[in-house]
Formats: sequence, structure tokens, C-alpha cells
Amino acid sequence: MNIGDASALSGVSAKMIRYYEQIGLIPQAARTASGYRNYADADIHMLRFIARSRDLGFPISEITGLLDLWRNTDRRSADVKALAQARVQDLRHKITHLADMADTLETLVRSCAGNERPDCPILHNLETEAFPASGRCSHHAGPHANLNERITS
Amino acid sequence: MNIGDASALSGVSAKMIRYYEQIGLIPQAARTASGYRNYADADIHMLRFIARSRDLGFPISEITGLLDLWRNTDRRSADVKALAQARVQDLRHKITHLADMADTLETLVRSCAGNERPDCPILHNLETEAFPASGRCSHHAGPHANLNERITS
DNA sequence: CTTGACCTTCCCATTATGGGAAGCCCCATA
DNA sequence: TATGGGGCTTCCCATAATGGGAAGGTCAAG
Repeated sequence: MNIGDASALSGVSAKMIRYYEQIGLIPQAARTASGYRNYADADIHMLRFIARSRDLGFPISEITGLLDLWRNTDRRSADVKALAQARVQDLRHKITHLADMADTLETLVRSCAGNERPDCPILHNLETEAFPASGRCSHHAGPHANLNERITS
Repeated sequence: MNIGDASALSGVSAKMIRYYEQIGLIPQAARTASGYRNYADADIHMLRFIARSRDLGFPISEITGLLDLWRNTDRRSADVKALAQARVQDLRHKITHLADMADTLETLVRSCAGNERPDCPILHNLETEAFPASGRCSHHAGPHANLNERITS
């Protein structure tokens, strides 16, 4: 099966399949004589597993471990659970952060007349709110600080 | 005042100050004879405004407009409010998405024994959950689809 | 005058994804 | 059989915002 079919069946774009192969998330695909990648049903299965993992917020760096556990029939379900739990915590953390921003902004929005006059508490807040206080921080984020995890809608 | 002082006073890293200048978010800084950037209090003010805007989740692309409104004393507060409202909506949308993922994962986590045995409903779900259904989508995200908005903690 | 702290520019890395070009391959239809 | 269109290959580029680090100039204090 060519990469186009694998893509259609797994829901992972051909671009991404090649990328996953390139970064070593999935093994090198078999090739036909003319160089076309060739996939079997087991590969589709794996691609779907990856897609679903991405959907649930796992970064690729964690999916490596997830795939290892998946393939290892001697795994301990506790290990899987631990990975998932960490992910949930991370998600909750991000949600809290976003909700804090949204709440603050919403409060400001409600306090703004939203008319033809120029005076606006939103701008006032942006202008004067304390900087060393508040949640602002410049320290290095952890390995999973990014939020671009299959959130495309 | 040199860039280091401007950074300390505004809370924006020197790297970012240069970057903001480079992409045109802020005007070219004045330079001393030897080429050092020179900042005045008004510049610090502007940098703080930007930092606070980032804190509240505004992407840089929107801060341009925010700065314009800030400087324009003929502005209508309605325009500011509209920008902020859109931002709130966006944040809520992202929160919903993350919460959906977290809830699904949490359900799976709760159903997993987490012991020495290999059987695990989490892996089972990742393996078999339908792909065309669920929230998976490959369509292009809008201009503000990224979630990397000063979420570093 | 030296030294160390600061500044400059330039390049690179990050995350996951898509766009697009140049060129080869394969099959169906004329 | 020839040809065309669609699929495949690799390679480079862009995204958003941020930091790291190197090579080299500058400034101020000792």
C-alpha cells in the first residue's frame, strides 16, 4: 500500500508520515523497487495509534514511550497509567493558565463601555498593571510546555 | 538607557526587544554614536504594555492593533472591546478543546488498574478508537490557532 | 591600560504542521 | 505505444515566540 492509501486509512497526512519516519517515531518504511514507501496493515494500525495519541494531547516525545509500551506485552499497566496521568495534569495546568487569562480579560471587557468614547479600562489595565507581580515569568518552560498539541480547530 | 536597563524595567528580555523591533512591532530604537540602542521612559511604557498584552493572551499580530488604539486618542473604546472579546472567545475555545482531551484521558486513567498486569484500557482506546469520528481535523487552523501565547509556566 | 560586563549582529533550535518545486513513476486511455 | 495526469520522491521554506551561543565592538571602573 502506498503512502497515500496509508494516509487515507490512518488519517495521518503523508507529510506527517514521512516526518514521523524521519524523526524516528516510526521505523523506516519498506520500499518498492522504484523507491515508493510500502505499508502493511500493521503500519496503519500504528499510525492510527499515533493519531489518537496526538488527539489526546500527547506530544510526540511521549508517544515514543507509549508505542514502546503498546508493543511490549510484558508492560505494566501502571506505567501506561502514569504517562496518562502526567498528561492529564499537564492539560489541567494549561487549562488553568488559559482560564486565568480569559477571566481577567473578561472582567476587563465587562468594565469597558464599548462605545464611541476613547476612554477604556482595558487599555488602562494593559498600560499600568504591575509587571513583577502577576503570573509573568521568564524561566525556562519544561519539555512539554508547548500547547500546540493537535489543537488545530 | 541601554537595552539591558530597558529589559529590566519592562520585564521584556533584551532578545525579545530586538525581535519586536525587527518584526516592526515597535519602532527602530534610537542609537548612540557607538550603535547601542537607547531607550526613553516612553519606550519602557510601551514595552510594558506589550508584555501585559502577551500575558493576557494576545498574539503579537493583534498587539499591533492594540498599540495603534492605545496611541490613538480618537479611538472608540468599542474597537478595543471587540479585540478583547475576540481574544476571550478564542481562549474559551482552546480551553474547551483542552478540557475535552483532559476529560477523555481522565476517564481512561480511572478505568486503568495501574498494576503489574499488561492489560490496559488506555492502550486499548488508543489502539481502536474510531478515527474519522472524534474531533480530529486536518483543516487549516485560523491565524490565531496557536496556543503558545506566553504560557511558559 | 586592562578587565569584565554589556552591547552588537548572525545563526541555530524549538513543535508539529503544511506549502510548494523539481523530478521520477505508474496506469489508463486515446 | 505514446501521453497525460496523478501519485510518489526529496529538498527547502514558513509558521509563533522564545532562548542559546559565538564572534567581536564598547564602556566604565580600577
